[in-house]
Amino acid sequence: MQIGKKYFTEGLIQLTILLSFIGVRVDVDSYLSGYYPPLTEINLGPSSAYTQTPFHILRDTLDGYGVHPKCPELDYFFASRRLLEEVRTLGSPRFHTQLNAWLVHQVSATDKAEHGPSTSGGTDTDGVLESPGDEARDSNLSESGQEVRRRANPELGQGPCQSGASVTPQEEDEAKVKEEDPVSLTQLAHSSSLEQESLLEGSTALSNPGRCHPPYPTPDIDWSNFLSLTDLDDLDSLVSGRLPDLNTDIAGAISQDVSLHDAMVTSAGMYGESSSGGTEPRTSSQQQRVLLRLDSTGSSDTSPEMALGLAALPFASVCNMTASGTGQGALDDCLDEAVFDQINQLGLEGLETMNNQLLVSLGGIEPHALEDLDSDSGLSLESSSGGPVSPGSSEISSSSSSYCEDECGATGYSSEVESVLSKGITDYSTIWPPSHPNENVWHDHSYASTALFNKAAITLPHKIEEPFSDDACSELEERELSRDELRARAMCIPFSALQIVNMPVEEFMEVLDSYGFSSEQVTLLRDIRRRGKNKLAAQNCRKRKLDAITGLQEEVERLQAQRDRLLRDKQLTAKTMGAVGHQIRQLTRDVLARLRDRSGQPLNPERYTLQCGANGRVVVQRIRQPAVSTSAGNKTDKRKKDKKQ
DNA sequence: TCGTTGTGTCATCAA
DNA sequence: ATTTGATGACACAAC
Repeated sequence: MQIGKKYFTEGLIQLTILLSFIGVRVDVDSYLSGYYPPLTEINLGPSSAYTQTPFHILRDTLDGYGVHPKCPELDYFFASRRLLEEVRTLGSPRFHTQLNAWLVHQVSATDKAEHGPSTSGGTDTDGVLESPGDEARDSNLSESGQEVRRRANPELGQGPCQSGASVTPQEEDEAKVKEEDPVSLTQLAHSSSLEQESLLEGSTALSNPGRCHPPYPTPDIDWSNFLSLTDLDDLDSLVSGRLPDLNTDIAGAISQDVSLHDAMVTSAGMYGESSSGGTEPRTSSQQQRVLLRLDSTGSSDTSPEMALGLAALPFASVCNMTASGTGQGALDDCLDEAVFDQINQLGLEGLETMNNQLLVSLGGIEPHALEDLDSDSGLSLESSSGGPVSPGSSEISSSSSSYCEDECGATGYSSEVESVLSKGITDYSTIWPPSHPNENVWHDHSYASTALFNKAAITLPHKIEEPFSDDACSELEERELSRDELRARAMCIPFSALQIVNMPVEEFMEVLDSYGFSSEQVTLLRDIRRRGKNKLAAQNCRKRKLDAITGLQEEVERLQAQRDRLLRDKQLTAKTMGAVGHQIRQLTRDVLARLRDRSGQPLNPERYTLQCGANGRVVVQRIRQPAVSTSAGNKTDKRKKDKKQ
C-alpha cells in the first residue's frame, strides 16, 4: 500500500510536470484541501528552538510525523521534496502556496496574450514575488483576477468535487451578469458564517489603530519555506482514498480557474481597501468583482474544498490591521506574497482563532489585567491571550493545536501553529520569518504582542522607537502584555520584554549604560532578560526531557524485543543440543554393541564409552567408575582426586 | 477534591 | 567576573 501511494504521488507530480510542458497550467494549490490535510512547514520559526534535535521539528509536525531521524523513510521524504522542487523550477509560482488542493486548468489564449507565453497567474505572481513593493503588481493582479473570474463559474466553483464543470458560453454570460449584480454582496454574505465574522472583524479592526505593522518577510524566503510536500504519506493515503473522486473531478476542474491564490489576493485587496477607509477609492464594480471572485472560490462552506476560499479571510483581516496601521499603501502591503502565504499556513483554524480572538478582544479589556503582577503564573494568563476574559481561549488553543493533528499537543512546544494561533490578532506578526536567530526560538505566548517590535529590537539602539509611548497601543494589546511587559511599562522602560531578551548582550549592556536607567530599572531589565532566557531554556529542557523519555521508551522496547529473541534462540539451541546428545548416545550404544572384548563378549555400554581424539580417531575408553555410582558421585570423586593431586 | 499536565520562575551549576 | 544554557524543584492554573 505504501509503495502504491508513493508511486501515485510521484506519478501525480510527474503528470504535473508533463502538463506544464504542454501548456496546461497545473494549480496544485487549490484542489488538494479536500484530499490532503493542510500542509505546514514548521521552519517558520519558534519550533526550531530545539536546535539540538533538528529532526524533532519535523517529527512533531505533519511534515515529519513518525519520521525518525534515523529512519530510512527520510530518503523518500526528501525525494518527494526533490520532485516538487522540480515542479517549482518550471516557473509556476502557483506552487508556492499551501499545497492543499490541486487543479488542472487550461490556460486560455487570452491569458497568454495578455500575460505572455508563460502562465498568466504565474506571471502575476512572479511579479508579486519578485517585487513585493511594485505598485504595478496590483493592477496586474486585478486584471488577472478579472480574467480568471471571467472564466470561472461561481456556481460551479465548488472545487474538484464538482463534476461536469465545463463552462459554457452561457454560463460565462451568467457569470458576467453576476459580476455586475449587487447580489454578489449577498452571495458573500451567504457564503460562510466564518466569512461573515471575518468581515465583521475586519471592519471592526478598522477602529483599532493598531500600530501592528508586521515586518514583512522577503518573498524569497517564503518561497523556500512554504512549498514543501512533506507529508506525502498522509497525502497519498488521502489521495488513494479519494481516487475515485479524483478521476471524476479532474475533468471538471480543468475548465475552472478557481485559483486560491488569485482569490485570496484579490479578496484581501478588497478588505485592505475597505479598511483603508477610502483612501484608495475603487469603483463598485471592482469591489463586486472582488466579491464575486471570493464567492466563486469559497462560496460553499459545506464542501471541504471550499476551505480554500475561507483561507483568504485571515489574510484579509490581517490586511485590515496592516492597513489601519499604516494608513497608506495598504493594498500593496496586503498583496505581499509572503503575507499571503503566511496566512495560508494558518488555514481555517487560523481563521477561527482570529475570529474568536477578535470577538473576545473587542469585548473589552479585563480590569484585572494588572492585578497579577506578583503572580508567578502571570505570564500564563497572557499566554492564553484571553486570560480570564476569554474562557474560550483554551478551546481556541486546543482547536488550533489540532491543526497539526498529532504530536503537537504532546509537548506543547512542537507547533508554531499552536502558539501562533493561540495568540490572536497581533500574533500574526510572530509568524513572519524572523531575521534574528533568537527570534526563532521565541515561541512563548507571553511576549506575543511584543513581537511587533522585533525589528526594532534588531536594530537597536539605532532605532529605538519607544514602543510603549505609542498612543495606538490599544487595550487589546495591553491585555496581552506579560507580567514583565507590564513591569517594564510601569518602570517606563522603553523596551519590550522580547527586545530585552533577544538583543545581544553587547547591545543590552549598551542600553543599560546609555539610557541612564535607575538601579531599579536596571535590575528589572536584567530580571526580564534572565527570566525570558530561562523560560526558553526551560522549554527546551522539557522538550529534551520528553524526547529523552521517548527515546528511552523506544530503547526499552527494542531491548525487550532483543531479549525475547535471544531467549527463543537459547531455547532452540538447547533443544538442538539435546537432540544431538541423544543421537550421540544412541550411536555410542550401537558401536559398542558391535565391538567385542578379549573374551569375545560384547562391550557393556555402561562400562565403556567412545572418545573422539583430536586427530579424529575414535577410541574405546573404559569408564573407571562402576556404573553403580551416580554421575554426581563421579563428580565428587573426581574433585577429591583433583584435590589430592 | 485530587491527580495530572503544562508552564513560569528561581536556584544552582557548569561552560 | 559575568553571561548564558541546562536542569531540578517549586508554585500555580487548567483540566
